[in-house]
Amino acid sequence: MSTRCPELTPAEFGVMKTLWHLDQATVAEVRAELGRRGSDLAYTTVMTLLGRLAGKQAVTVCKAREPFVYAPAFRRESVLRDRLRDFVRDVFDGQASSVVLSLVADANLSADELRAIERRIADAEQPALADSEPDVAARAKRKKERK
Amino acid sequence: MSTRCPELTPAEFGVMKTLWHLDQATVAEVRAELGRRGSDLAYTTVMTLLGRLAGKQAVTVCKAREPFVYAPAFRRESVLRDRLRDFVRDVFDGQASSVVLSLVADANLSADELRAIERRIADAEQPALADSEPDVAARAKRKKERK
DNA sequence: GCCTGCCTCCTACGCCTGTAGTAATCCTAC
DNA sequence: GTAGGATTACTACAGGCGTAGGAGGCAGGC
Repeated sequence: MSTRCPELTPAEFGVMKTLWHLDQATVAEVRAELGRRGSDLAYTTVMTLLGRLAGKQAVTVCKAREPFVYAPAFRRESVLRDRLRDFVRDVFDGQASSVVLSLVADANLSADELRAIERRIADAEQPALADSEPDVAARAKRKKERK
Repeated sequence: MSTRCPELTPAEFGVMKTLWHLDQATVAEVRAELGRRGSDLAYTTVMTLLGRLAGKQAVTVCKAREPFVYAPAFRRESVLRDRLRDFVRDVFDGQASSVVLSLVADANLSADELRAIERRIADAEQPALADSEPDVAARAKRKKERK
């Protein structure tokens, strides 16, 4: 079981995002992708950030031949999930429902997105009402095994 | 027309949270409340943080008589909303629906909370029943108004 | 063979942050 | 009226972070 991704500073996180996008990349490729995203940094700055990420084992480095190839050491989804958990704990005192309510009220979600959310909520409600509704089986079929 | 709350460091945000809880407070009161929350800081450290918050105008200081009384300059709800927006933009690339889906799947929300969320989604799907602006056109226009 | 250019390593530096000490001042109780 | 506790203002300092320069190595063109 891989340990949790270490804390990342904003600049480091930006580099991680490009690595997730590119899957793996050299310094120059990361730098180019960052530039495309509107963040122009010196070559050596990108090196420093990748070096720091490697130092905290957030990325792996393949030094088989130069230029080195960097790759993320953690899956994007799990890092995002951890950061979301921390955010909810630190800023919203763990009140996840407040976050959801605020997002639904504030963000512009498409009808499709809203329906997807409703389905997910229906799934989440299943365990609670497991033994009442007769059409439980039908809804349970939609349920993807999670966690 | 209050401007947006300035950026707050984690330690500053902790102080803001106690101020929202206490409504207004002296240094000693903030320090005691922080201690109750498991953060024991020297009196002067709390002073420094409150001074910095005052410097960036996140709190107001009443110097009418000593000890000074500090009060938040921004409503908790709006600060939390802004921070949530930033978080969704920076970490989730603006995909609010991903955040909601992740939260619903990951957090343990009570049945009551789930139902409250469903109601809110129903509101979002039926703009005419929205609580604040009954004007349908205004709701449709909110898309542009993002900054 | 040497120049040019990409690449890595090491070093740096100024700012921000968390944490706190010291000095000066003021109120109050003895 | 003086000692002592409370309170504020000023100063400090170490570590983290964003950003980057310079030295030196290797590889290919001329």
